[in-house]
Formats: sequence, C-alpha cells, structure tokens
Amino acid sequence: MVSIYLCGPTVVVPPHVGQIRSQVSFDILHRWLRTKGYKVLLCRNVTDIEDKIIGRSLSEGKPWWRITDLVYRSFARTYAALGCLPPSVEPRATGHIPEMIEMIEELVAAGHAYESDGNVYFSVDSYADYGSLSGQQAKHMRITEENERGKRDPRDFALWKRAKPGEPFWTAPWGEGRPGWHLECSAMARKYLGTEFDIHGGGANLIFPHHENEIAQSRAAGDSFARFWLHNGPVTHRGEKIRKHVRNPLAVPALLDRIRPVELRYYLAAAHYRSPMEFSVEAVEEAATAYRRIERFVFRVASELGSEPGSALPIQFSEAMDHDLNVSQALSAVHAAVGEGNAALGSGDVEMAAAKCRSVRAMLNVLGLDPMSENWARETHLQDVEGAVLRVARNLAAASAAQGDHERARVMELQIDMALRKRRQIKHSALIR
RNA sequence: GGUGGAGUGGCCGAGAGGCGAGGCAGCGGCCUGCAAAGCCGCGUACACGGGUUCAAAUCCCGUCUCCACCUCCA
Repeated sequence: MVSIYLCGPTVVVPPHVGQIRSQVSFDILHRWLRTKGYKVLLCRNVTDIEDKIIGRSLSEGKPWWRITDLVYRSFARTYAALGCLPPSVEPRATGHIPEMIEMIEELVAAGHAYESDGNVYFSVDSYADYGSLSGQQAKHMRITEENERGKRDPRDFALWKRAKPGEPFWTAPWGEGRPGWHLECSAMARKYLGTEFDIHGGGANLIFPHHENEIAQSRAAGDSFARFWLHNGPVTHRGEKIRKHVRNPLAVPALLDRIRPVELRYYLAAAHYRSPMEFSVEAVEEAATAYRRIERFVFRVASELGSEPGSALPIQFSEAMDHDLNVSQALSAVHAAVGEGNAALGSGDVEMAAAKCRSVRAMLNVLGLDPMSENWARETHLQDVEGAVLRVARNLAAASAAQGDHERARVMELQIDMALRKRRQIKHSALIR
C-alpha cells in the first residue's frame, strides 16, 4: 500500500493549465503504482477558506460557500474530463476545523506556537530543521514589512487567523477566526494518512513556504510526516507563469470547449513531470497530431479486428516508467508499437496487428490515454458521428460527379470544405485568446 | 540578495561520459484511380569560453540568457 497526500486546489477560480498539469502528473503516478500492484491511498485536499475566497465573496456580495461550491464543481468536472482517477478521500478544510484546533493546541503546548492578539503563529525559531526542504536559510530571506505586528519573528507564519469584521469565522480557544493555509494540510494528512505516510506531492511552487511549513508543523507536533516529496514543474505561457484570474484565457474549462481533453492530457503528460513547460498553441497542436496517429491505429484495429485491452507492457515502457516516471521515453515505446502495428496491418498480419494494439492500449491505459476507455467514449462517439457524416457527404459528392453533375458535386465539396475549415478555425481561435 | 531549475536540430521534447529516444513539420520513395491514411528512407542538434578524459550534450571552472520560489500560487 502506498499513501499519498496531494495538494489540491484552492477553490477560488476555475483551474488553469498549471494546476491541471499537476493533477495529470500525479494521476499518472497513481495509475503506475496501481499497475505495479500497489493499493494506493490518495488524499487530495480542497482549500475552501482562504483570503482570496473571502475577497471574492466580499467584492461580489456572495457567501463564500457559494463561490467555493461552484468552483469546486468546476474543478471536479475538469479532473473528470481529463480522466484523472478520483482520490480515495477529498477532505475540505472547513470540514476539519476541530482537528486543526487540536493540532494548534498541541503546538502551543509544546512551545512551538504562540498566541498574539487572537492570532496563533508558528515559531520558526523553535524548529531547528526549518528550511531543510527548500534550502532556504533564514538569514537570506526577504522580509516583507506589512502586518508583522504581533509576530515574534517576521518569518513566523499563521496557524490561526483572527477574523476581521464581516469575515466568516469558527470558534477556537483563541477567539473567532479561521485556520492558516499550511496547517490545513498537516491536520488533514494526519487524519487520513496517519502520522507517517509515503509521498507528498504538489507543484514545485509550493515547496516554499507551503511544504516547508507543513513539515515544520507536523514534525514539531511529533509526526514523522511524508517520507518522499514529489514536485511537478511549472507551466509558463509567453515566458511567464500563469496567473490566477477570474477571467483567465488559460482556464481549462474554456480551453476544453476547443481542445479535446484527451489531447490536452497527452500534451501535459508527454513532457517529464519535473520539466518546466512553455504552453503554446503550436505545441498543443503538435501533440494532438501525434496522439491522433496513435488513436487512428487503435480505432482501425478495433473496427476491423475488434480489440480488448491488453495487460502486458513492453519492457522499455516499464523501465521508463520506473525511472522516475519518464513518460516521454515510455511514449517512444508506444510510437514504436503503433508503427509496427500499422506495418502489420499493411502486410495483412492481423494477429500481429491485434497483438500490437493490445500492447498499445495497455501502455496508454497506464497513462490514462487509451482512446477506447470509458473516459473518452463520449468524445469518441461524437467523432464517429462526425466521420460518418463526412463520409456520406463525400460519397454523395462523388456520386454527383460520376453522374456528370459537376456543378452540384462542386457545391457539395465546397460545403464540406467550409465546414472543415470552420471547425479548424474554432479550434485555433479559441486557443489564441 | 538568497534558493531551486532550465538553455538540445525548423518546432516540441527525452537522455546525462562512448552506440543520433521519440514526436511534429519538411524532403524523397512505396502503396492508392486521385487524395487521405499507412509504410520505408533522409538530420552528425546539445547557450558560450576554457579545462579533465583515449572519448564530453553529459564531468569541472568561468560567462551569458531565461524561468520559478523567497507574497495563503499547481
């Protein structure tokens, strides 16, 4: 059994590509561990109370829970659309206030935290190993000047934040307020995974301060906490990090109106999870072209010979996956099998073609990219319909031409052409915006 | 200022001392009534300058450029 704590979303605005990349990366880890025969206990939190949520709530005049509810659903739909397996547990911060208060009390009792004017801070000085994950050293840290009153050390961070007038609050021994972000994860990890677990994952941007602070809190409270840390690389766009905005052109729900989810997943999966990625229209289109070749092979074999998914994986594939989830290299085994399968089809070796197809599907299944899996079925059917309509239209045009009605044939061809061009345009324009 | 990471052929993107990952695009060929699809073939790339080594994209030293983090950001 492998226990994993994965940092989930702060549900304030719908997911952007960077957040989705993180989930896809860890979904592949999840699938690979399962493939290797491990049971996986995956805990992915939802941060549903936080400054920006309160900010949106106040500026839009909606209750905070209405915003988090809507945005949570957007995340859930997006994860599902991209074929991410659901976590074993998905705890919300606001559902675990008692556990958090209990942990804060432990930290206060142990001398690692102190109360100051209704806030409770973690005392960084009290934890000797602070900085061990990120390599950050206290003496070099930049210090911001705002709101430091009440802290003994500017680096100390909040475990409990006193509510300002009009803000949502919960009642604790220190008064009315809400938990600090970092603490949520420590408390929920302990509740669902115990005091020691195998892997803690998240985006590299969380290493400092979030994960550093989690370690400090949990260890100071006596937990061993995570044995291994995995961080996925950032996604940039036009040379910069993708920022969260309510109206974000790279919000995934909007992208999915125009990009097939499976192609977005292929694109995000194809680079090594730790590499930085520069998101661009061209790169996604290239990835999509590559995926479609794989997909065509699978559909062709399935329609001609039928296909059930295989389970045997080529050794190159398994070795690549075992080597720190080298999906790029693993995909080269997929492409090799597709090429061999197509060649077998060409030479009429149906046994070989069917075998290669099983192999391809087994590999793609590990990556969550099997075109015949349930995930993509709806999309696949739509594509089938589209293909069928197109074939009929082309046949009609050809028939008209054969009967000598070239005028009519020409009109039909133009109409088909226009429809295809329109489809392409929609795909492109949406990405650029 | 500190910390972490990156610079690979037209493009995307692995690799990390010796055999040119793979994909996309391009070119040539095969197949096909044409086209599409498919198959086969075609590339001496590793930011720059030094060094180590029989051998460097890979190790060492230096330089440049870029990104992320040091803000409740995946």
